[in-house]
Parts: sequence; structure tokens; C-alpha cells
Amino acid sequence: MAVPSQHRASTGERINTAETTGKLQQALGKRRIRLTRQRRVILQVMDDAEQHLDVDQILERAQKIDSGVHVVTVYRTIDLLKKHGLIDELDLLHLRGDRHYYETHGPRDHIHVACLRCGKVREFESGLYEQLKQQIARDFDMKVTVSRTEVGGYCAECLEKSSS
Amino acid sequence: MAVPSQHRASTGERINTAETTGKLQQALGKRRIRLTRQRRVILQVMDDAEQHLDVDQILERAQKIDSGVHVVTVYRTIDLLKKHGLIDELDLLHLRGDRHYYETHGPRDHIHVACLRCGKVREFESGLYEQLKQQIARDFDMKVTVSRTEVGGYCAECLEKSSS
DNA sequence: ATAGATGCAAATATTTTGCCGCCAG
DNA sequence: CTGGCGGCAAAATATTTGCATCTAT
Repeated sequence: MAVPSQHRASTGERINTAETTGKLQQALGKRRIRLTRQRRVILQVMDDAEQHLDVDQILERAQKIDSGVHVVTVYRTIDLLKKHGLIDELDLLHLRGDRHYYETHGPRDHIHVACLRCGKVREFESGLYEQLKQQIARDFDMKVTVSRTEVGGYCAECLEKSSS
Repeated sequence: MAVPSQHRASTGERINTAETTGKLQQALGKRRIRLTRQRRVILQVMDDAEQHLDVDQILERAQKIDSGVHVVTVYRTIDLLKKHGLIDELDLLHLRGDRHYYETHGPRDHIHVACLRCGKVREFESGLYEQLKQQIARDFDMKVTVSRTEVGGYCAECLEKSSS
């Protein structure tokens, strides 16, 4: 049989290696894209992520579930998901170096707002943002498919600290 | 004497190596930051740029004026300008790889709008964008200092072509 | 005079690619 | 079965750093 040893994590986390439940798995399945053991794991990590992750974080979490996941496969799977528009790529204004961050593409775009001092990142949704994209589409006569907005500054806490 | 050979370009371009005319040069001069021969050249290139440039383009243009400019100095000067908020860093949605682009920070922020097929990049300014940033500052109680918005899609021309 | 800048080379960091054996469908 | 996929190592890119020397002020 296939999958002789699943290299499962010994922690008590929720593990659905064989099922096709996650949104990303469903999306790829629907497109007739081969679902390998490694892909399932990476997709699950992305689906379960409560926030944006960089490649090393994805790898780390994936290996906790299945130690046989290689970083190259993470890169290749990310490319695949990007091509299909299923994840968004961020760089958070290079707050922590030049690495990229990824998150599943939800139903609505949101803005990432980062504090340049403490590094806290918050998300922001606004009808204004939707209006703005519509305005661009209309003015330039183009079909807008991706957008990324990242805002940096100093949160109230950090402003207080630095004035002391 | 200093500067034995200025390594000037032989082309008939406007060259003001010794003067302190550009906006960036003035800005750094005002801050008591040392203006070396190399910095003057790089600042002039940035000031004269009609659009965003990547590091190699900056280097290339700088070396046409003064061949004694090293790429490391370009990186270091970019860092300096970033720290002082005098230039903006873009990556144009990684349209052409992961390199970064730089442009002088004008009086108003603008959005970069790129066609994912032909690569054309246009700029967009909008009161809505200013409102959006104000909304973020108010809602999160933070001081917004930088923002970057990049929008991708397909321009009318490219949409036409692909439907054929 | 001297703090700070530059050049050069080497080190890092990040991502991509070639090749071959393996596996999902 | 078979074409796509994953692992491994090596390459390609992009950027940063240590150190000796030079220079703007």
C-alpha cells in the first residue's frame, strides 16, 4: 500500500491527512490537480493558519505533520497556489527582511497595517478600499484581479514609549 | 588634489556633479549628512528618474556619470534614503522577479497599477486613498508614515488580445 | 583630524533549476 | 502504466557585512 509510514506528529493536533476537507484541497481537487501527500499537508497548513506565514513557518508546521516535506516542495506548491489565485503574497513592507508571507485568499481583500516599531500586524477591511479598486478599474479601463495594500506607522503604545 | 579623474560620461547629458541642486541632495544636506561624490551621483539619478528604477538600473545610470560607483554603495545609499523616508520601495507585485524598485517620495502617495500581461505600469492618485489612510489612522489609533498599494489586472488592450 | 564613507571580497539569504527515481490517478 | 511530482544538490539572485583605506567637513 501507499504511504507506508505517515511520519505523523506525536502532538495531539487535528490531523486529517487523507481527507479532502480544506478549502484549498477542494479548490485544487476541482481543478483536477494531483493531490500528493505533501501537497495535502501544505494545503492544510495554509488552511489552518490563523495568519500570514513565511516559507520557513509553512515548512516547520508541515514537517510537524509529516516530516517528509521538503522546502522545495513548499516553494513549488506556493507557486501553484499563486498561479491559481488561491493565496496572496505579502512582504509586510520588509519589516523583517525580504522574505514573503502567504495567506489564503479570502472572499474580501484586506489591508495589512504594521507597526514599524513593535512589528504588530493588524488587518483592515473597508468599503472605501472596494470603491478605490472600482475607481481604478473604471478610470483605466482594466480588469483588476489582484491588489495589495500595506500600511506602516507607529501604534499608540509605541508612540507613547518613544516619547518618554 | 582630490578627485583626480572624475570618470565623467562622454555623452552629452546634463551633469552637475559638484552642485547641490537636486531635491534629494538638498534634503540630505539639510540633515548634515555627508555628501560624497558617489552619493551626489546616485541622488541625481534618483532625482532625474522619470519612473521607478531597480538597483541595477540605478547603478547603470550612475556609472554613466561616474564609473567609480560601486553597487554596494547604491545599496547603502538606498538604505539611507529609506531610513529618512525620502524614497519609496516597491516590488510591483513581483511582476519581473523579486527585485525592488525605488522612486523619490513625492508630495502625495500614489498607487501603482500594473497589467499582468504586458507589464505596463501606471500611477493613480485619488482622494479616496487619502481618506482610506485617515480611516486606518483613526480606527487603529496610529500614526501612518508609509503606505504602499499595488494593483494588478489586465488592461483593455490585453483583454482584447487574449479573447481572440 | 576624524568620524563616517567607499571598495572589494566573502558571507548570507532567498528562491529556482536539473536530474532522476517515485507515486497518484 | 505514465506524466506529473518530490527530493537532493547545485545554481542563480539579491542583499549584507568585515575590514582596510580614503575623504568630506
